[in-house]
Amino acid sequence: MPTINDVAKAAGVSPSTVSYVLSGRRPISAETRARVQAAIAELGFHPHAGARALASSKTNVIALVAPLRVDVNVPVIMQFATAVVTAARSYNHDVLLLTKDEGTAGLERVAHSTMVDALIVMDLERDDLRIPALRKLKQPSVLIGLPADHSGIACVDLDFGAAAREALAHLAGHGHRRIGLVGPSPAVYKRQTTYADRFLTGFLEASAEFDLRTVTHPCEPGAEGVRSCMADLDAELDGLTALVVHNEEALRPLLDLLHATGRRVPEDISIVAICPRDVATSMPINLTSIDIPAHDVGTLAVETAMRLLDGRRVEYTRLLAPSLVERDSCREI
Amino acid sequence: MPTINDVAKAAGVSPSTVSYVLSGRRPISAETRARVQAAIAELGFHPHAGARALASSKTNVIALVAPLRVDVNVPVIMQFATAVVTAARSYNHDVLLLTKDEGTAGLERVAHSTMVDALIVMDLERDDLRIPALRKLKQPSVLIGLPADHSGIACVDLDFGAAAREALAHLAGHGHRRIGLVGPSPAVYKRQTTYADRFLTGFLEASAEFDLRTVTHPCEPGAEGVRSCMADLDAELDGLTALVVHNEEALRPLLDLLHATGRRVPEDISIVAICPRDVATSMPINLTSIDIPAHDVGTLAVETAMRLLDGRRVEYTRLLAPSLVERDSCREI
DNA sequence: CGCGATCGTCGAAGCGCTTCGACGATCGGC
DNA sequence: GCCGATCGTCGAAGCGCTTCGACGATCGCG
Repeated sequence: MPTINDVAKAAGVSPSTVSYVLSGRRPISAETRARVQAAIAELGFHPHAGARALASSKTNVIALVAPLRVDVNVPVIMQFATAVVTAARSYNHDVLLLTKDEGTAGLERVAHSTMVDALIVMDLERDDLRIPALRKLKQPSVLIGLPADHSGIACVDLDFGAAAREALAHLAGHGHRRIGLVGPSPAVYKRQTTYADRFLTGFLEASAEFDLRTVTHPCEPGAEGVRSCMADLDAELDGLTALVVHNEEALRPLLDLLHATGRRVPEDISIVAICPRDVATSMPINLTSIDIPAHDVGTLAVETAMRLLDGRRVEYTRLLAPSLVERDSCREI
Repeated sequence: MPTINDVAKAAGVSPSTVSYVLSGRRPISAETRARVQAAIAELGFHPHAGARALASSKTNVIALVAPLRVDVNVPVIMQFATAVVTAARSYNHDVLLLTKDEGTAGLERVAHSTMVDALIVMDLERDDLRIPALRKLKQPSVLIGLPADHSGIACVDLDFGAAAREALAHLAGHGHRRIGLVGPSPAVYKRQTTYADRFLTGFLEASAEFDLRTVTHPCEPGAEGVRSCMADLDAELDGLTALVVHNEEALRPLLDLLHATGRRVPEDISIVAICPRDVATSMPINLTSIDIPAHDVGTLAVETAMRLLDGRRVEYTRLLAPSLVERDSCREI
């Protein structure tokens, strides 16, 4: 592996000049620059990342902390990760992947040992222990989610409250007045994952605003969970004409159940789902849905991190507006 | 951030002694070690990763190149990634996540700039352009998959040939003689992803060995793809009593189709699926399946990389034996 | 009891890069 | 035609760590 000294010799300049050609931090004459670049190309020189990090205190790496349990929400997480990696590359950064399992220790490890310039953390809980830890780090962090006390930390997410409102607005606009919410699994509520609460709150507020009769229930995974959730909803409010489903895993068994019990979608019951587009369109019936804009959120998270890194101003709380796409699962009544 | 010098002063020793305490590469007396460790703890010292990498030419980071397109096979990829990150951590390594999209350039970038000690590459194609590039790197690599010319590169994967044989052996053992293969989508074959071929070859060989009448067909995604695949299979061989399904996405619509056309599973038609366990058990009927042992493969890939890194011998081709789990989708005829 | 081996520690060199201050050369303004 | 800026380049220091050779002290063995 050639070093910057080799390049310097080959080009007949000093190492610092090579460095300035690379970084552009000082003016270099066109001829010198050309000679240096030729030498770089010829020798196949690549700066040593560690040496660079040591000298400049920049790693050009950001950490992504993802919930790598293998159960729920896998496609959404994957979309976030893809967006983050792609966006990071576009800013000439790489991504170090950490699991949520490592908890606080993992964050501190990579931050204290100066492996990363910034951290992006997903799947926050309401009173996430990692927040105080993040505050103490010298590296900036960006959260995907909106925990309770996020003062001073940048947060990016879908506006789940507005999403709930929009779902109900759509259904109310189609004449529905009795609506059930099939919520995330109780495990999600128990973890206090923040989006569940925000959605629920938005749902209840919008119910009042639009003067709707609504009923809400978490929904365990699997066919049995869906069955009992529907039974609960029906028991607590009869004459349901629409469902809002905020639970990807439940969608499929829910549709099966409705089909099996002779409730046609949308003739007998309308559905608005909150899920990624491709999930909505891979069901037996194309679902009217509010997209979880994982790509936009991930990209925005990286952009925010980059702004933070070069000291530019950022909005500390960015909630992306939801957008509902009409498909075939809602009808006018 | 305290440095190793600060620790050395606090403990009243030289920096090199601190380093030896940390690395254990030279004997240090118990008292000295204790004093150094106390100083480390008190100051909250964490070695600077860049400095370490520079001095030792080891980064303790491995690259994971994953296909981060958002379409197929997402859960399996996630399982691989999870296994790799977890296993890497257990060897005190971190994981840098690269997308397949970056291709050869991405590999070379991280390798030449000494960001990683080794690379793990998934989703290999038959004549993958990345193979020659990997050969030129000074860092070792481990492939998850089995491309055509993999001489001198470590490969780890499920033995898909054996998996096909096992699926057919199971069905033949239950008296089935007319069997169809619902294969991966044509896109997978076109990309020449290696597992598709290996499975198909194993399938055909085992057909002959067990003297079966079999017919095979790729299967486009979606309900329509499944319909036309089944139509083709039925047309080419009537009296099918069993299906082998090597296509996760197709499973669900396939079961729907069979149900809709009045073919009961397993009464009228038996099924063996090749898919992750949780997919097999989240269908309306629990499927007899051969697991894709993503966790084992990922872990083994990391272990192999670690052996390579410290110069130990490795088996260059490790194909994991498939294991079939009987559930409710096959019956004796 | 003497001598080589081992133990425990230190000092210094160096890993490959960035960056700061310095310095000659060129430039524009008066 | 002189002076202060600006341009383009260099040299050296230093980032924080590992590792090699050296060296006194201790040990085991004959």
